[in-house]
Amino acid sequence: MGAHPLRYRPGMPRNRQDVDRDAKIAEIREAAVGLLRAGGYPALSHSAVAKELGLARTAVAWYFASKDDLFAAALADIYAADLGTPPADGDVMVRLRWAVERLTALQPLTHALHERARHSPAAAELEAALQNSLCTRLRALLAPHVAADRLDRVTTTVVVFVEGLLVQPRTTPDRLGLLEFLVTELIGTPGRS
Amino acid sequence: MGAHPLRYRPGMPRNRQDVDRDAKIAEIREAAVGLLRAGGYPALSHSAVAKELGLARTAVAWYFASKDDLFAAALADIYAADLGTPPADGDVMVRLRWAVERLTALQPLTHALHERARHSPAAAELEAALQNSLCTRLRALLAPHVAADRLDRVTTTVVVFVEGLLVQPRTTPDRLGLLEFLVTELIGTPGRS
DNA sequence: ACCTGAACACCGTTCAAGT
DNA sequence: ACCTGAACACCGTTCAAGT
Repeated sequence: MGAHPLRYRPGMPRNRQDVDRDAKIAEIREAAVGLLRAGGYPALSHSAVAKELGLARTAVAWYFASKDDLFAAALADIYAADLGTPPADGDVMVRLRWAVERLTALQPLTHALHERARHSPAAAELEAALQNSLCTRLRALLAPHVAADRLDRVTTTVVVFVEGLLVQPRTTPDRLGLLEFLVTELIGTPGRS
Repeated sequence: MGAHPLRYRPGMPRNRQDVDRDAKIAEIREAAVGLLRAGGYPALSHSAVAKELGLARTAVAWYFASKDDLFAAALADIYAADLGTPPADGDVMVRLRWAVERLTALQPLTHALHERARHSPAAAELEAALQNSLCTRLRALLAPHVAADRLDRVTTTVVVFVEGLLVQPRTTPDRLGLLEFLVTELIGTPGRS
């Protein structure tokens, strides 16, 4: 699409224009977040956002050209809000449980993200960022309890397992029980090669 | 919708009518299978099937009322064809690898199945059947190598892990390496409580 | 740069009408 | 029972036209 010049109308100060644009984008993202939280990916559409903001359908498309661009932007906001502030205290299992429960609540949206990532670059980018963030955080969490030469594989294994946990709906005790079983199996033997 | 009487036109023998109906349904399922294999869930539609068979859109809907009914029926056929005949020989890892590679090829469709299972009873039913079949088979495969009191948990853990493996696209060596790591971790210590 | 409104080619579902 | 054809209310995307 090419770069947008920072301003268009001569009389308008540069900063003000920027503020306006960012504020509008924020409005759109907020509306999209609301729709996603209420009805998941199917409930999100240019029309629905436009209706909420009193705009034409295509006005939203000016800022987010495709539905998946809009989806990725809104979902990034949701992840930031829901996963951004982990508990400061607590042991490994407490923190792990917190993350898994948060991710469970977002399961349908994460599901849609994986689905769309195969078609949309924006979705693929967010998918990679999420994966990366989860791995990094989990690695730091496990580092004190796992031998250095096993850390990478254990981390990836747990992340993959957690992703698998979210695929099918399960009861909370079920989920947490399975998680605890795996972690103690992998962590409980720090000496093994 | 109510039950369908077995025949309608008086002159038509009961068996013949059944055969016709089953043959038509088989045709529709085959066409749907082709569409799913070629373009995934988005490529499937009543229209597309009807076009291939020279019917009106709504004729297909007579047999499969909703898109998800059609989807579940066709995907069941695909699972039967692709996962129905596992290798007769080989050790645990060989058989596991075979299943994971087959499932990987079907990843996008299984993905769609999980997505739709939340809205469609037919999809939910197939999802449960698949999960059940995988668990049963894996349990039998692992039984000789795992202590009885750990068998259930180990089985579920591996199934969940495999489901997680399929969530994100990975290279084949990556996938198989992770799988081998987990299985040797869980299997290699049969004596532990 | 930003937004509108109309148009295009779909989609799934419903339903009256035929045989 | 089975199938057609028309209708309904959408969808995402494109594009000429306005300011």
